[in-house]
Amino acid sequence: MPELPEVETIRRDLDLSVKGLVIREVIIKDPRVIRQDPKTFLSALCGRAIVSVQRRGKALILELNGGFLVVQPMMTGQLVALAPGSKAAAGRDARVVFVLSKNQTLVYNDQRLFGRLEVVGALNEHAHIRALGPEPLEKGFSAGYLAAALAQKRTAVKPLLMDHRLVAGIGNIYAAEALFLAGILPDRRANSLQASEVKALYRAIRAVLARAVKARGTSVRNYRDGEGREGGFQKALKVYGRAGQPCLQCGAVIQKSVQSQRSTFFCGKCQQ
DNA sequence: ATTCTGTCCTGTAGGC
DNA sequence: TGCCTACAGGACAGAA
Repeated sequence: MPELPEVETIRRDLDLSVKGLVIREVIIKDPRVIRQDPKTFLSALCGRAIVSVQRRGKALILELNGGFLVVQPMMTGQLVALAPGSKAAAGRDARVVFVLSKNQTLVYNDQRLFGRLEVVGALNEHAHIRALGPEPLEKGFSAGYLAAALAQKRTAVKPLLMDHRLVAGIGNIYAAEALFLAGILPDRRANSLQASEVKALYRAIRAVLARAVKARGTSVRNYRDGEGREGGFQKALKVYGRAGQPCLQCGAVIQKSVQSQRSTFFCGKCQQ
């Protein structure tokens, strides 16, 4: 579910609400989301303080005084802080409950149970984190890097944008939106892009992610921020979820197709 | 070595 | 109302 802008929004929220608090108790309501021995998981967490809240790609990272809790929300995971005294309680989808100091509670909700939680001593011990490509909003992701990466691939460009080894944090929504902004059809072969198109795509990726972070993410369905609220970027979507509606740029009907078993949305007139 | 499928799950929306 | 099908912000093992 959450892509980079959503996870970044949660990170910012939690960095304000739970940083510095101590994990007093951890209640595993469904062990399927724990990707290691539950006993190891529990003993690595209880009594630890949350030093900072970080993000890498679509993964949320709680830095502890001795270790890191890596959370991959996948499609429907949420990490919501319940304020002390708030009436909100852990609901049906609560899979892990973290009881914190100062009467705070952090709940990991996950409808579909695809999410993964794992505690590691160092981040390079985490297989997924280790495999991640550069952060798209940081220096390591340059137009030159993108051009070089696309040039040696003959796959369709959209699934490639969603490949976290190439660049971290881009999922189905923002891949579709970036390709629209860049005027590139999702099924174009990566190595067929002209230099000018790669440049446009690079700028589009950075622009759409930055705007979505500013809007606190996209809530199409399950996504909620670190306090359980919806994001705002769904109002700014140009193609995602808009099949059959007019293109906001040219008026043509937005098309939907399936690519790599994922829905893809595009304007056949604005994108080539 | 790459690239493409199937699978992990549950809930909801829409068609009949 | 109820049943059935399609589909959902991801990632990865195994197959081709």
